[in-house]
Amino acid sequence: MTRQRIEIKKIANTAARQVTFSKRRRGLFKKAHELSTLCDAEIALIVFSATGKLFKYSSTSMRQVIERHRLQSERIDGLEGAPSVELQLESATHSVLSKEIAEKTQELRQLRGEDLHGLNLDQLKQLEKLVQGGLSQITETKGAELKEENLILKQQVENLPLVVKGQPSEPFPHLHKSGDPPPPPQGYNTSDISLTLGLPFPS
Amino acid sequence: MTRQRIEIKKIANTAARQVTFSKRRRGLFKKAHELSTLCDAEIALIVFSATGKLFKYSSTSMRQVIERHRLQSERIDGLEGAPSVELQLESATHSVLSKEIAEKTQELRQLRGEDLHGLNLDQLKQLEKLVQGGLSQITETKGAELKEENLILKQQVENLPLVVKGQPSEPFPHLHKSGDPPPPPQGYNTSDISLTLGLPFPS
DNA sequence: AACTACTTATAAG
DNA sequence: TTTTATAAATAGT
Repeated sequence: MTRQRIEIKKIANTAARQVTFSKRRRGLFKKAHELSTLCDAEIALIVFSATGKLFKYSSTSMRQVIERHRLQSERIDGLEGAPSVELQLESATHSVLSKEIAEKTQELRQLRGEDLHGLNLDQLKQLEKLVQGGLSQITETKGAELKEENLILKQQVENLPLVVKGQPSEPFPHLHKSGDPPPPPQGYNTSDISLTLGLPFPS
Repeated sequence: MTRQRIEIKKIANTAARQVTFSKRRRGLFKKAHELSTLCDAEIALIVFSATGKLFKYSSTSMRQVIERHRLQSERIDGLEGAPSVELQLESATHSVLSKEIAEKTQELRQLRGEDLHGLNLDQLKQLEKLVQGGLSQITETKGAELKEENLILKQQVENLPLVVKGQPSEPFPHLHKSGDPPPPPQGYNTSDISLTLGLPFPS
């Protein structure tokens, strides 16, 4: 795809093939990660090189994606004259659980304001009311939290030794309870639990 | 990656996200197939859309690749006494599903404003923002729906046969909201078949 | 491994 | 869906 277009068939030269494998493998994994991030998709990608080396990526956990795939396939196949009782039971359980997941997923989407087209006016009104209620709760809780934090800060300020007037550069050195590595100075908005994912493809 | 570079993070707009998903999914699958062909690699790719739809590609058979992956991984884990394979699979499945249900349930509760105590201030802010976004969408959709309904009603009113002058007691018998059977036609002049004509959005 | 010249992929319309 | 203008991937050095 550059310098010269190449045909999509096995690359004859071994060295060239390995080089291409490395380059394209990276590209593929990057694309997989981007798709998962951009579109909120659950992705599993398994690649074995010609030499048998394993490379993999999964947006959540490999096990989870594979299980989910197995469930789907199972349902689609819908064949097998008469699966064992265990399997029947298992399938029954699965469909119950899967159905529940599907319902909750849909509900979540709607609470987030997506996928609203199936709803009629009454349902929309009801949903709106529900979300408004939730929002009130959240805002209220946040307010309480803020107030509390505020109180603590005030206490800290009041307990300040009368020291720092001449040294504005480090106003509150003692606010770090311990003497060791002070927490990195994060603004309140920088915390984000989702950031704990190790991004495999640092830009 | 064109017209304008985009950040790799969840696309906020639902429609845009779906369009991008379709395009990039195709691209990803094409790349996977090319890599497998060019470099003789064994590849499995599983993609679940945000709506739960499954897309997959495998260079050989999905089962084979997954099995091969399992063998590799197992070797790395190197554990498990030895419950039967079925039981392992089943409990694995169940725990995956149950875990997913638990997660979604918790998320739902929080979107509804319940169970907020585990959250810190930042998380609360984030949640608040999310719910506000959802609410906006819902309100907007509701507004559009109302407007549409309004339009239909107006059309109905405009299309009213010029009839009722002599019968002021029941000016619009056919405007009864759907739900109960409409009143039987009372005279040839009150015929209102035009009500059912050309409504763009049949309920 | 780094460098381009070119092909592809794709965001926006 | 189809069409661009532009970003990204990559074949051959």
